[in-house]
Amino acid sequence: MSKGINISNSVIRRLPRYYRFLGELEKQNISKISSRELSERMRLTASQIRQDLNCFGGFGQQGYGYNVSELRTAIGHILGVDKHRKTILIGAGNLGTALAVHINFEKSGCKLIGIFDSNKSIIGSPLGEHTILDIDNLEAFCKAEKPEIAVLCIPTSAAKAIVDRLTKLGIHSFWNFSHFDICTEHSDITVENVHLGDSLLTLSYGVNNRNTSEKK
Amino acid sequence: MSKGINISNSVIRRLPRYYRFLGELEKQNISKISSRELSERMRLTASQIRQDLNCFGGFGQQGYGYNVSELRTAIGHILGVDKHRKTILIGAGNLGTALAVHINFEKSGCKLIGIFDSNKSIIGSPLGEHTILDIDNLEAFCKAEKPEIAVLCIPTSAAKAIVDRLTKLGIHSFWNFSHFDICTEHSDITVENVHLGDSLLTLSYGVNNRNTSEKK
DNA sequence: TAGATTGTTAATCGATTAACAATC
DNA sequence: TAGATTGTTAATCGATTAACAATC
Repeated sequence: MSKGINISNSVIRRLPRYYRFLGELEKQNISKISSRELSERMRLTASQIRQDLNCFGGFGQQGYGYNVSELRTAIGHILGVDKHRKTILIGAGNLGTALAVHINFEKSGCKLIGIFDSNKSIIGSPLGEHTILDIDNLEAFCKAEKPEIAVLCIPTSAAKAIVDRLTKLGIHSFWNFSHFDICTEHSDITVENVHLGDSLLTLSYGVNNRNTSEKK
Repeated sequence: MSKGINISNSVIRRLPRYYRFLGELEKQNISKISSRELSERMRLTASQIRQDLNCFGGFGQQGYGYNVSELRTAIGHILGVDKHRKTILIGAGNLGTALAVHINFEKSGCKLIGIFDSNKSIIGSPLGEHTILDIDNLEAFCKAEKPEIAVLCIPTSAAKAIVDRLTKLGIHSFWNFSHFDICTEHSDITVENVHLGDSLLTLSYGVNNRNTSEKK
């Protein structure tokens, strides 16, 4: 897929944003775009766009630009949106519930196959198309279904133990909403941390030092 | 507060993580730490820690290290945790509800003073310590209360109009959970985007290219 | 063909790491 | 004092930007 061996993290983190903008363009029936036009819409340089895309191959055509839907499909493929990785959600509290309902896992290459909680009073309740399962059945479920990805919506205090259990069950990929820093405890693991607390503090810094801090 | 004029974004984004780790150390009654010890726990280099901290001043003592609670307090102050910036939440759907309940705004220098929605069937309902307010009353409320920060938990389609309304009401800081890219439309604005969809896609890339992609 | 725009190489810029003198 | 560890300068590394030849 990729031309070179090592794609930098900076490039990877821009890919979903390209994918999103190309989706918007497609909706607006714009079929062709140049790196310069796209750079103006996305507020980055045309050079960077061309460099980024060329990590993965030549998607453009000299003198013309890029075909929007072709490029979007290609980036989607690089991101793995056409996969169906079995995914489980641990923790059906407020945040877990919001993600279960709000996130389109299928569009991101994931298939949500189970939701677990330890709270007896909600086990068995429906959540979206699912029924909340007992965390005590985690081992049996995973041995049968072999999920690859876990979404962690659990308190920091519970995180370490759950991650240990999940890694033993062959899960090596985590979308982590707890404050626990998985990467400091485990290696050979793919982690995407969403530290909402850190994010709000970053905003707070920006507000108090008002220098238009923005994260693309 | 800061020594130089321009603190890089890379440094700023690490501050909340330092703050978090120092909080953990404090809980464990560790009163003193060296940059080397901290670097091992946080999986970064001691050089980087010293460089980062020295953007804001000399918090350490040669031959000794850093006083944990002093340093934590100092970073907290830099981040503005002791402020009480008036904050409103727009959108009380699943995600908005989760944030209202789950996030400790006070600990991040923000004070949640109002929650708004356009859905008549939930307006008036309680949410945490608040009552969901009618978005039609946004102007009157803001003129009276003068909030500074808005948390956006609204659909992408509604985002542009809401941001326009809010900027007119003097709100220039946004914690944005919608897919709308505020920074491409407005300037003179402080934005922290939490694009959950982008985050999941980044994880998907990591899973499909399994190279221990991690975000510190 | 002429004009436009890519793919790619080279130059610049910034961030991280290493080294070490200052000093507790 | 000797040992430890910071604060800070210098060296390295990587990412971004600029430039331009290739080519549609």
